[in-house]
Amino acid sequence: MVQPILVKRFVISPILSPVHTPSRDDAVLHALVDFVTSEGLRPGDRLPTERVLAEHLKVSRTTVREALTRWQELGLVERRQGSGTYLKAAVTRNMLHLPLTLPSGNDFNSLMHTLEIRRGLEAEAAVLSAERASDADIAFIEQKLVKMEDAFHARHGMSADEDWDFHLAVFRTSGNPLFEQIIAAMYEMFHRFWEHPLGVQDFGHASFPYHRTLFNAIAARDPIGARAEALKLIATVEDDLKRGAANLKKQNKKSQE
Amino acid sequence: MVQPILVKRFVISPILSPVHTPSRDDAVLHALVDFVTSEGLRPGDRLPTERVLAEHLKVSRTTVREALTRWQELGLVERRQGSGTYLKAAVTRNMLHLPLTLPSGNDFNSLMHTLEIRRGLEAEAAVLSAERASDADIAFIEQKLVKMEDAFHARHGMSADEDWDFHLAVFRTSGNPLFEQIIAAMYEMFHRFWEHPLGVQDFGHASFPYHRTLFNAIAARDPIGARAEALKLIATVEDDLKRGAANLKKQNKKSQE
DNA sequence: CACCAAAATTGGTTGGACCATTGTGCCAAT
DNA sequence: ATTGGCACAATGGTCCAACCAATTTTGGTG
Repeated sequence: MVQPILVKRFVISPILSPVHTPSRDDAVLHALVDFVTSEGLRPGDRLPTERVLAEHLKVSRTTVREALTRWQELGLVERRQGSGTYLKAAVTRNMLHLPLTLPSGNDFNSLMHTLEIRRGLEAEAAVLSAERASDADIAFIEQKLVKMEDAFHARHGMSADEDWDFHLAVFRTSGNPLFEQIIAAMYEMFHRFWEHPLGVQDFGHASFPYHRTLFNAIAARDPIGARAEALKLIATVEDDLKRGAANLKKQNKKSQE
Repeated sequence: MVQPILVKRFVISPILSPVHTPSRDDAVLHALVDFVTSEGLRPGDRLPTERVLAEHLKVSRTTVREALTRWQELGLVERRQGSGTYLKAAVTRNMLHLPLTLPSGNDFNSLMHTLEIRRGLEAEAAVLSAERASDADIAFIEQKLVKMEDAFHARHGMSADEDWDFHLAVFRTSGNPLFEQIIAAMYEMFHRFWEHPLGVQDFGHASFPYHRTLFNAIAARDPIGARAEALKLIATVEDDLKRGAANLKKQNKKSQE
């Protein structure tokens, strides 16, 4: 069986007590998970120093560092020389760590890849939201929608925060927390290398009307309609991306002349 | 967390070096990327030993190990004690990494959540595969399909390895590496707590025929049909899960009496 | 109290040593 | 000539002790 990219299994182990199992750094991470949860540490809090951890766990500092390096790579922890190691995200047992990798993050195809994932997931989330939305959910989504529309008219353009809040409300209504997590990662990937939409001034503008039509479908408990509107919304973003890519190609051509 | 959609006025071009901290292990990874590309190393190939790398790069072996640990955590590399360090995925400059941590549990709802994600993504992957499959892709998928069917008939039941290989072939044909990465995580999350499908003896059995119908749709370059078959396939897994949950509930009831 | 320099703290790096696992090749028995 | 097993080398994993570099704390001085 082909193993997933990365899966770590967190099991119960004594808190900050000597480790004995093979693969020491795994054991260190297990113990660290339990320590964090038992101490109730939250993002921003400081972890014990490497030397303290090494002493308590009866392993060398090298092993502790190797374990912390892995957590750092997963974005769970941040290290500041001279200061300490700080928790960067919530850590609990039974969490699945999945590092996503795009072979070449800044070309047109890779950006389109993130949209293909969003296309599949946002459509599905819209379906589930339409099926499961309570009256309170619908009221909440509408509130976010109105806020977004107000911001749009005030600024004559899409406002990223309010836009995201609206989508977030839809994802949460779906009742499946994975949608929010994964789509947020796609969103982040997309904008990491495209913070500046290649010459597309009114980026996202075309998606505006579909926010309300999506809401209407959800409010009407119409899964099929919700799916259709979600797809239309994503399609406008794909169009923006294609226009940006075209602009870029034109610029390159011009600069060559 | 989430970056704005709007145009940012002050954007640092990724081309200009963003003054990354002059940290050694980062430099080691950059050098390794160059080495891998210049040598044309491919997944499965062996990297130089840690000692050799340390000597050539003029850094300590500890630093090399820290860098390799990070690549290992990203799934780019696999280390085998006594054997060596092996490339596990394509490595290029401009790779984009994003760690994603997902909540997971062993309850019925959490398992169903993973299937909801798969429903959205597998359907989309099937569509893209049907749109983009080359003749070689189709031959490759069919080869995996036949292997799976042979294993099925030989063992009178689904074989997880061959089943996964088939789906993997479909995902890869989609041309989007994110499908494989995300769905693999869902697959793992699903089976982590459900290695023994709760009393469902013929788990996965019902999904068998839809593998070939899915293949037929892809081979016919029929995206709509491929989507439909992928959805049917996932639906059978959802049914199995529901049956398992029902069995479990029954057992609990019986044990209480 | 405000400010600054020295000292302590903490993560980052180094070199060397040894352990555990794996791969290789030699050699003897068949 | 083939095979089986065993010694040995190669390689990643762990440990230790020391030092470097950045940061924080401390304590004294104006």
